[in-house]
Amino acid sequence: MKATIKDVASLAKVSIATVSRVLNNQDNVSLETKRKVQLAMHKLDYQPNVLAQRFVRNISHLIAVVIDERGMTAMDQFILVLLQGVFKVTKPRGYDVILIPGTDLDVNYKSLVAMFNQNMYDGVILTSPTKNQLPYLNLLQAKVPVVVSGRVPEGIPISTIDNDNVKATYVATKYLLELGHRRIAYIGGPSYYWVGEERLNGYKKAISEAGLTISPELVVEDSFDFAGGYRSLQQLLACGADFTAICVYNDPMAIGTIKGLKDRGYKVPGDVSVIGCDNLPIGMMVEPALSTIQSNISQVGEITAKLLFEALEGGESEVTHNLLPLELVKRESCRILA
Amino acid sequence: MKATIKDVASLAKVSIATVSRVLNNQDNVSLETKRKVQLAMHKLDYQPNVLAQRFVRNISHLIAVVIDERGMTAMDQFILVLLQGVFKVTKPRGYDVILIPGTDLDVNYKSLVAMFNQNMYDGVILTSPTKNQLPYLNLLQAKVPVVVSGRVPEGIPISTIDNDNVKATYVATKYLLELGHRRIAYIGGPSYYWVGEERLNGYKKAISEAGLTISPELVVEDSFDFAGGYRSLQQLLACGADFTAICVYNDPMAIGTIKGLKDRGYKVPGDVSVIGCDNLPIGMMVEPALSTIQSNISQVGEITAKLLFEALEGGESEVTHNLLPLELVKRESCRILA
DNA sequence: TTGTAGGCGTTATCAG
DNA sequence: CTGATAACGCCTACAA
Repeated sequence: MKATIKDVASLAKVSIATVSRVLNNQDNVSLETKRKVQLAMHKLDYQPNVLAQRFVRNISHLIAVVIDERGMTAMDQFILVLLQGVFKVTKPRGYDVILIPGTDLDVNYKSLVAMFNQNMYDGVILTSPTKNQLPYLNLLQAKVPVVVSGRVPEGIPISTIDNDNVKATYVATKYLLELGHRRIAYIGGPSYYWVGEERLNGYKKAISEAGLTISPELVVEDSFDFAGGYRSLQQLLACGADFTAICVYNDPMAIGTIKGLKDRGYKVPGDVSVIGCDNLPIGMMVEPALSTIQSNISQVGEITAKLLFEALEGGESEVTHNLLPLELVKRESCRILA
Repeated sequence: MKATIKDVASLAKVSIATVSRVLNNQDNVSLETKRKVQLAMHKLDYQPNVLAQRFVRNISHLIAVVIDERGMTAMDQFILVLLQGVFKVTKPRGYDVILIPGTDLDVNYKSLVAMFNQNMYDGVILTSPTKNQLPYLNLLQAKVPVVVSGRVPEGIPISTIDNDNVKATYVATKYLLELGHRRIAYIGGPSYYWVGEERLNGYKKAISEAGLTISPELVVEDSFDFAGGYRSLQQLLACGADFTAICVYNDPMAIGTIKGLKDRGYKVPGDVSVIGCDNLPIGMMVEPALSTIQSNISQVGEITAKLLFEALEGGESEVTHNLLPLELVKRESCRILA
């Protein structure tokens, strides 16, 4: 049988209260007894039962991270990078991370609340920025500590952290404009998601500010993967669109776009320039186009977790909406190989 | 304050024992009292405190999944797909999954054992197939229920599940041979990992069986990502290697390889044929070569979890080493777009 | 600085 | 079929 606090106490000839004190290294224990206890713990190979600790403290020491189908899709798998950031914060604090696969937050928020009420986790990080208010309201009403990595509907008092998606495509498009391009197309991800909408807005903003009009036939959207990029390009060409450059939602799509262009005999860059926004801090681009905007997902994860702990520890914490700056990384065609 | 089993008992005018019985739907409760209790639970919005349940049952209801740097790398991120399979098994059983980021199992196995002794998890799935015996021995000695997704050193009595990696490259290479190729190169991932070694062996086996000799200058290895594939090709050419086809470790590498070939002016396929093994059940290939071997990682995850539960529930369970069959998927160059 | 004792919410073992 | 009641391992006033 595994040694308990009692065994340690009797071996060290002290009370269990004293053992508990050194276990949680409180300072009201004499050095001598402390040593005695530690010796006993060592001899018995004593390991505190965290299940008991969690029970008596009423703290699960578990952080839930909800990942939707976007996160589970290997194609746009920012979630792993996000988790790296989360771990950086949770691990030192003795918290573990449980993953909640939820294909649809709208459907599953009830079980999220139930899980919280059963003490299955202490706080939750959402990565499924649904535009529906109801899930958030229910979470709030149940007083579930929650932070969102992404965006949240207007008027919902929940802290969020996200990349500055508007700026991403804004900067990218502006870069193309500065190079002299005037007919710039945009290939976007699904505008069902915030990200998709925001990145589209960044493109529009840059175009408008340049005094140009936004041609509807130059703007298409599709799924945020390779195939989506390829299809989008076909769609652009099918409508007889005329452009010298394309701003693309993300890297996988950009790769598809470039492939499509080449299949049609275009030179890239040359006939057409392509710029993509990159979700990951690695060189995934097969055909780096002009340059790429890099977002720091890992940092998003880190800050998300930090905010959650503030809410956990500090009780009432301020609601903040953080936009992380983006890095504009210019890549040469062979930079990847350096 | 949250309602407890006591509140329910007093409202329903029964003992807490009875409430506990209906909670765990035992059959020794009269229908009438059962209804009374359920009504009370409903009225109080009672949710059992799982922390108390876990404590008294001495079961954490948590499965740990250890992911090493390979899993954390977005490039070869089979881990998400693996987890999908794991969830399929854990969720219905009321288990949650905690992620243990471990860059090096050799270093961290001690904390794994400690965590187990503290009841932080009930069983662990390893995805870091180190060739070092010690970590496994320590886990076994501590009687930690463990299943490995991958391979395990000779003589270690731990159940494993993996794809048939030898067969993967064997089939791929054989396919190239059947097409008439005689000078076939191999670009592999790091042979530090089992997978790397096994896939290399599959290639060798096919070449040997065809009565050909394995030319060392036709075999190179590098990191299992895009850049690794690109570098490998450079290395092949630098040595003046002469080949008409290449068998590549995985998709990201294959993409790099193809890019390298094209940069040098080769037609692919045409001058050189490339075949890659795919870790994921999605079309990630930018330039699908001849065909690709697809491995069912999600199924690996599912079976891994099932085996773990057998060990958990059934006590002593048989040690098995399962090799999952691979699908040979022939892809046309435009299949992705279909 | 230390010990005593009560309590956390459930489960499980007895009697009845 | 139901009810007391003793665990489970640890924490924390409160007392000494």
